[in-house]
Amino acid sequence: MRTKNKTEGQATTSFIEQARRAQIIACVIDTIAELGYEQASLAQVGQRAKISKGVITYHFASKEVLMQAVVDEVFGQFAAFVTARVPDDQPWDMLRAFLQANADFLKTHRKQLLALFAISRNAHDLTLQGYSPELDIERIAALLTEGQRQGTFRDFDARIMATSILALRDSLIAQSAKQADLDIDHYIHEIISLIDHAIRQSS
Amino acid sequence: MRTKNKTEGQATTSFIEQARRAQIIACVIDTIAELGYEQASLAQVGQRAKISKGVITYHFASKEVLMQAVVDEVFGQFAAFVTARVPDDQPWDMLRAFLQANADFLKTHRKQLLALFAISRNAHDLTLQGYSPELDIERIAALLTEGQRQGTFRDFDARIMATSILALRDSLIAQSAKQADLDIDHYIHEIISLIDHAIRQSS
Amino acid sequence: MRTKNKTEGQATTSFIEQARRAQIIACVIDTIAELGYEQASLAQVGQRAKISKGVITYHFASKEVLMQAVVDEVFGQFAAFVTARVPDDQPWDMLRAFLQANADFLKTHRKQLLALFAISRNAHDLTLQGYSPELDIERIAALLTEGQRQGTFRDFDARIMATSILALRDSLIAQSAKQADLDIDHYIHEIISLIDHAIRQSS
Amino acid sequence: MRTKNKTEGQATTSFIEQARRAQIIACVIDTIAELGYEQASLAQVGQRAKISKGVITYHFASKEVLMQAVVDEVFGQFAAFVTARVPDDQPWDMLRAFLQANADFLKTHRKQLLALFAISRNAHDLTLQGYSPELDIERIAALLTEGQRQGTFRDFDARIMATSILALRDSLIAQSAKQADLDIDHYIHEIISLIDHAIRQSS
DNA sequence: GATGAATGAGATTTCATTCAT
DNA sequence: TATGAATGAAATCTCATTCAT
Repeated sequence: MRTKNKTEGQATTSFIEQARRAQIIACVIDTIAELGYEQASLAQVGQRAKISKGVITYHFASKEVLMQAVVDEVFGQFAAFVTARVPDDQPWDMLRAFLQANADFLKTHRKQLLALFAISRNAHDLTLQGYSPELDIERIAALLTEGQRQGTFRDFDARIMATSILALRDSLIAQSAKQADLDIDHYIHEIISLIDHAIRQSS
Repeated sequence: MRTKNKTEGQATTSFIEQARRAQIIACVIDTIAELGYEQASLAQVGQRAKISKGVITYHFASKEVLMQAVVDEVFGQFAAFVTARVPDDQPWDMLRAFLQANADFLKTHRKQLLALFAISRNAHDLTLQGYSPELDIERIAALLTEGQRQGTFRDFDARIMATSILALRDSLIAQSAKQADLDIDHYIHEIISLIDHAIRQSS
Repeated sequence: MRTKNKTEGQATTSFIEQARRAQIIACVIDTIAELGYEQASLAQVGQRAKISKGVITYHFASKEVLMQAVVDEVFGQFAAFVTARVPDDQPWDMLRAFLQANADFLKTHRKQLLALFAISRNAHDLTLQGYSPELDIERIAALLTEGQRQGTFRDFDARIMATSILALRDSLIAQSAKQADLDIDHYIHEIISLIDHAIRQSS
Repeated sequence: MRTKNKTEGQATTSFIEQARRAQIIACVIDTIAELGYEQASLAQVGQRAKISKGVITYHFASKEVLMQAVVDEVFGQFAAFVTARVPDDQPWDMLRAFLQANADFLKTHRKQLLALFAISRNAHDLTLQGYSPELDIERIAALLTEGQRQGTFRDFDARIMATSILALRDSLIAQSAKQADLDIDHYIHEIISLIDHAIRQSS
């Protein structure tokens, strides 16, 4: 089986292999977006991909490995996109850029984010290497602490505030899941304003 | 079968019946808290209650009915507790009391709230009579609008703010799920402060 | 348990006992007529009788025994009714009277006959003491043979003809099951005419 | 899953697939013939086929689909056989040929017919596409009416007579079920004679 | 006599996974 | 590489039956 040999250091991943993996991952995303995590069985995924269930098991050692691959793929894109949009700037500008980048990614990658969140919610035991909300929290908290040091932000518990900011970001994604035609720009504008008022040092 | 006769309006539910139902509901809560919603099969619940699977089916016509009963039970307690703690007062005082009441309930009913949220997340098709996040959103939004009318709160989209406030409340519960020894009082104090700054009219 | 003691020769079957048994048997008949044999579970029967399942098991040692009791009851009435209507007369007159009596009983005991046939079709292993199509076949065959001896009936295989006559009787009952407003008198008239032509010696 | 892809119009059903389906259908027929419809569980069928229950579900989406497949298979053969034996001739010749063809098929396909009748009796909710006793009744009734028009047959209710003829055919099958060594040729000869006398215009 | 409660076997179905080709 | 085929565990639900009160 391919996925087992890979660990033996065979560097050359064939083109077909990569294409199949990408196709399967895309179908997992579609299936979760349409049916939800619980209904996303390998049979359903295979049906959408018009391939047999066996192919999936061939390319991914187990369902857990497959879900991990989806998380890696989506979170990789997500993180790269957001990182590219956050300049090395003043804390508040970086934070605002971070939030706006999240919203912009959501506009073009709604299905992917829904899948990412669905998997991370349901697959408790999944190690979910790479995708760790914890990391985000620490980065945001560092920004907040820096802003406090500069006197731009008021006094608060930076970790809780970071967690809260991410919770608000998540709630935007959750709302988008429920309501396909949500006005994302308006929503993120309100959230940025909310956070702005919540953290800035009142003069 | 008990659950079928009940619809005939037999008001007297026997003591044993009530005890068993309560026991089973408690075991569902424990099981979800320990294993998550997906792993909470009737077999697992029965094992925890040290009863056979059949007993559960005897007292609850189906798994859906059982989950609804758990929701009814927990949400009933939750709503009653919170309602009792929210005085008919100024918008901000009511909002603060609402948030504090949520935190206080969480302190004594952590498992119950985890189960409530897990069920409402996963059981899409469940009608979930009674428990509707939408209702909460509308009540909070009404409070916010009233505060804006009085000039106490600044200008913002009341529905988005309400959704955000509940998202922050939910994030406290989610954090509590991850970290059993979370300092809830500190957390809710920070969230209340966050919201206070986010909505009040700056003089 | 009552039903076990009965074999010990306790002649006095209490009034309550008899009433309960009759009530339960009536409910079995109703349930089979409404839902069919397969759906006629003890729970369904109990629900119709507004008694608990336990009562049924109390009065009838097993489901098989219960079904036997229904068969005994219905077939007893059926046989008594038909026997009373068949005079000791010429073969053809007796045969015609037999068929008409069957139709007359069907008119007033449709549900009972449906239940009787449903049980005898489905309960293969049931011994069905008392109710034996075989007996009917022999009686009819004897009539036919007598008619042949007298020269009234033509030459045919009396057993097959008897079986066929009963099959036609049964098909009337089956039609009545499918079509509640069947014109039974017209139907039996046609069948009697059919049989008349089929068996009589053409002059 | 095979049975789901089939709807996509994949005309090529693999050899193994066909063989398995045929094997399973044959085992259903055997099981019903031996144990009756009610006892014919998937477990019993699988046991006879020496395959696991899962294999059945793999090839047939549900038990209902499986039973429909059995009906299609058996009724298809049955209808084709009978149709081929009924020439376009005078009503009485056609009717006689129809009855004889039924008997001939029964001689070589006893188990199959028992299964067909058992399924159609018990599976009420099954749509049972294709196999409709009603259709047979209408065809026979049309023959009878034509014979009446020609003056070959006497005056009678054609629908009731058609129903009766089919009831006699069914009673032959039922007798064959009870008595494995039944002399089918003798039986059908008697039934044909019976019907002949019952319907022909006496000169 | 009566009943609520409990049980456990068995039915259908879904699904991740394995395997031979 | 790919796939159809098979498997078996587990899940929900039904039901006849047993039992303590």
